[in-house]
Amino acid sequence: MSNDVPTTPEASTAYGSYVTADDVARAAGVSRWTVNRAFRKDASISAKAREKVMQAAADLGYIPDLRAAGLASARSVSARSNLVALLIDDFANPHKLVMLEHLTRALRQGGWDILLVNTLDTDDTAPALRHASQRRVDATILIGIQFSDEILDQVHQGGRQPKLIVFARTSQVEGVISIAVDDQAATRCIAEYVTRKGFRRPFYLAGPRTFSAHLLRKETFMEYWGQTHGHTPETAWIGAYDSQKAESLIRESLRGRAAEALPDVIVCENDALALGAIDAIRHDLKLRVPEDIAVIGFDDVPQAAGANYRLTTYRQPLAEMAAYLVEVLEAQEPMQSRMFLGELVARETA
Amino acid sequence: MSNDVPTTPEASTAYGSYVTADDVARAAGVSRWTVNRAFRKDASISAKAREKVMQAAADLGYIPDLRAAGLASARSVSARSNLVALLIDDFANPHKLVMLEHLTRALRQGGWDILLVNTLDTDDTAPALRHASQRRVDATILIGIQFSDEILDQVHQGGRQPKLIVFARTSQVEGVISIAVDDQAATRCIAEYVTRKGFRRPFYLAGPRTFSAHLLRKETFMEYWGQTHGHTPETAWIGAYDSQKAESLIRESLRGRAAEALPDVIVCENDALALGAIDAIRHDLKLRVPEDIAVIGFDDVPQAAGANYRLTTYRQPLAEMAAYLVEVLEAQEPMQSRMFLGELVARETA
DNA sequence: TTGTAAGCGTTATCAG
DNA sequence: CTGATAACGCTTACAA
Repeated sequence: MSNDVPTTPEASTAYGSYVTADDVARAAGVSRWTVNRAFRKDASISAKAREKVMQAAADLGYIPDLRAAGLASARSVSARSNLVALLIDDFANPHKLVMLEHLTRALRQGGWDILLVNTLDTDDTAPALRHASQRRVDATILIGIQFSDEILDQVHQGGRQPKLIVFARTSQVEGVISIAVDDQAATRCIAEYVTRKGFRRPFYLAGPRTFSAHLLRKETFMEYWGQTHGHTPETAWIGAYDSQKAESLIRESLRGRAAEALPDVIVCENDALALGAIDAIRHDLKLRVPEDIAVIGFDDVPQAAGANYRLTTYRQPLAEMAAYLVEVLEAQEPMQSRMFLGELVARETA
Repeated sequence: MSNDVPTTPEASTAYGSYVTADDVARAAGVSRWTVNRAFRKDASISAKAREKVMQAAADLGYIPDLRAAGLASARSVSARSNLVALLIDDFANPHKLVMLEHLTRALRQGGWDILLVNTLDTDDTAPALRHASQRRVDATILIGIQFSDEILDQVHQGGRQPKLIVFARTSQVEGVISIAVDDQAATRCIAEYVTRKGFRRPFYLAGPRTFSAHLLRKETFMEYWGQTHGHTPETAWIGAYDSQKAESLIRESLRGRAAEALPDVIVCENDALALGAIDAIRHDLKLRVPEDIAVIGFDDVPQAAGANYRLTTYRQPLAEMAAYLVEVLEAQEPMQSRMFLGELVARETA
C-alpha cells in the first residue's frame, strides 16, 4: 500500500498488464504524482522534469488508464468521464450515416468518446440506457430515435443524472435537451414552395409515429394546407423510414388511378421515403418526375444530389447542430433545447 | 479505509454521485460482497439474500460501476473490459451502415460494448488506437479502414496487447486477425459470370489502394482476364468509394467514345462505385443498362435491390462474419484470420 | 453461504 | 515545484 518499489520490480511490465504511472515514475526517477502532472497541460512542473517523464513514458509505452482516472476524480463536482453514449435504432435510413459522420467528427474533436449502442427495438432503449450508465457516461444522445417517454423514468431513478440529449428530433419532455431542426418552420417553408410552384393535389408520405418524440412535419403540413387551401391532402404513413417500403406503398396506393386522381406532388417526411417514391413513380407507375408527379424530400442525403434523383429537399444544418451538441456537453450549467433553421435545396424533382 | 458506515451516511447518495454497492449493502443489511454476488449469475448466494439485495438495489437505483469493476479485476489473467473500439473512416459508402448494423447487433448481443472512433484521416489511425487503449479496450476493430502497417508498431509498444481485428478487409500483417470475404474467390466468381454472359470488353472501376490492407479484387480480375482472354481490360481507380466521384469519372472517361470503343460491362470494386457508374451511363451518356453497358457491383447494399438499380452484385455474409468476430473476441487462445464465401446476386444490370 | 483484507491505477488535497 | 496520504468502487483471494 506504499509507493515503494514493489518486491518484484518487473511484475508490472509482465505480459498481460499495462505499464503504470509507478513504472514510469521509477524509470524517470520521480514520484508518481510528477508523472501525472507531466500528462496535464495546466500542471505546475518544470520543463526538465516533464521531459524526463515523457521520455520514460514513451520508452515504456505508458498509456494512462482512464478508468482509474475517472474513478479517482469521481468525487470532484466537475468530474467528467468524457464519454457519451450514442443510441441508434434505425440503420435503413442513409441519413443516419451522414449524422454519424458529423457527430463522430465533432465529438472526437471536442475530446469526447462515444459508446455506440444499437437499441435493438423500442423496448430495448431503457436497458441500453442503464447499460451505458454502467460506464458512467456523461450524457446519452438519442440520434433520431423512436423512444417512449417512460424510459426517462427509468433513468431518473439513479443518483447522478447523465444529460439526456435528443439529436435531430424534438422532444418536449422535461429534462431532455433536444437539438433539432425547426420542423414547423421547415415544413411551412416546404408547403409555401409547393404552393408557389402551383401544386394543387399534394400527397403526404409520413414515417412511423408511435411516440411523442416524433417529427411534427406531417401535422404541420396538414394544418398549413387546410388553412390555405380549405382541404386536407391525402396522406399515408409507413412503419419505417425505408425506401423500398415507400416504393411499394406508393406503387400500391397509386396504381390504376386515373390521371386526374393522381397527386401532382408527393411531399415526403424524409429523403429515404422520397427516393422510394421516385422509384415507384418511374419504374412501377411508368410516369415522369416531376412532369407527372413531383417529389420533395427532407434531409438532403448524398444520393439526393446524384444524377439519378436530383431531389428537391430540405437540408438540416448538421455541422451547426453537432457543434451545439458539443457546447451542451461542455457546459456546467443546464442547457436549453435549441431549434435550427435549415434551407430548402431546390433541384429538379419539384 | 474500513468498510464501516461512513461518518456521513447520506454522503454517497448526495446529488452528483452514484449509489454504490456499500449503500445497497447497508440498505439490505448485508455486506458489500454479498451485493456483488447477487449481481453475478454464478455466485453462491441464498435466494433470500439475493432478493433482498436486488430489492434494495432497485429502490436505490444502484448501477454498478464498470470502471471500478474493470480496475479491480485487472490483475486477473482472464480480465476483460468487454469493450471494443470500432474504428471507421469512410462515411460515403452506404455499405458502412449495413456493416454497422450487423456489428452493433452482434456485439451487443454478445455482451460487448463499442467505442466508436472516427479516424479523421489516415494519420489519425495511430492516435485513435492509442486513445482507445486509454479506455482499456479488449480489442480494436478496423472496419473496412485504410490503414498503414506502421500503425501496428505504435500499438505493439505497450505491455498488454488488445486484439487487432480487421473486418471486411484482408490483411497479411502479423498479429492482425482479418475477417473478410475471400476477395479472390469472389472476384473469380464475378469474372466467370462476366465471361459466361459473353462480355468481351470489361472495364474495371477500382477504389483507393494506398496500403497493403486493401481489397485484392482488381488484381484478381486483371489476372483472371489476362489468363483467359489474353489481354488486360481497361481500368481506372478513384480516391474514395463515392458514388458521385464514380459518376464523374465514368462520365469523363467514356464520353464522346464511339460505340465500339465503349466497354460492354463495367465491373466495380463495390456498389458505391457501381451505382455512380449506372447513373453516369444513364444520365450522362444517355445509354441503357445493361443493353449498352452492363454493370456489376460488390456488397449488395440496400439500394442495389431497389427498383431503380436492380444491381447485379456480390453479397458478403455479414451476419456470419459478425458472429465469427464475437467468437474471436470471446476466445482465450489466439484466433485465426478467416475468409468467407459470399454469393453472386444476379439482378438486371448484368 | 458469508465476511474480511488487500489492492487495482489514478487523482484531490495538502504538506514540505 | 514536488512528495505524501487517502480515497474512488469494485473484485480476488481467503478465512470464518
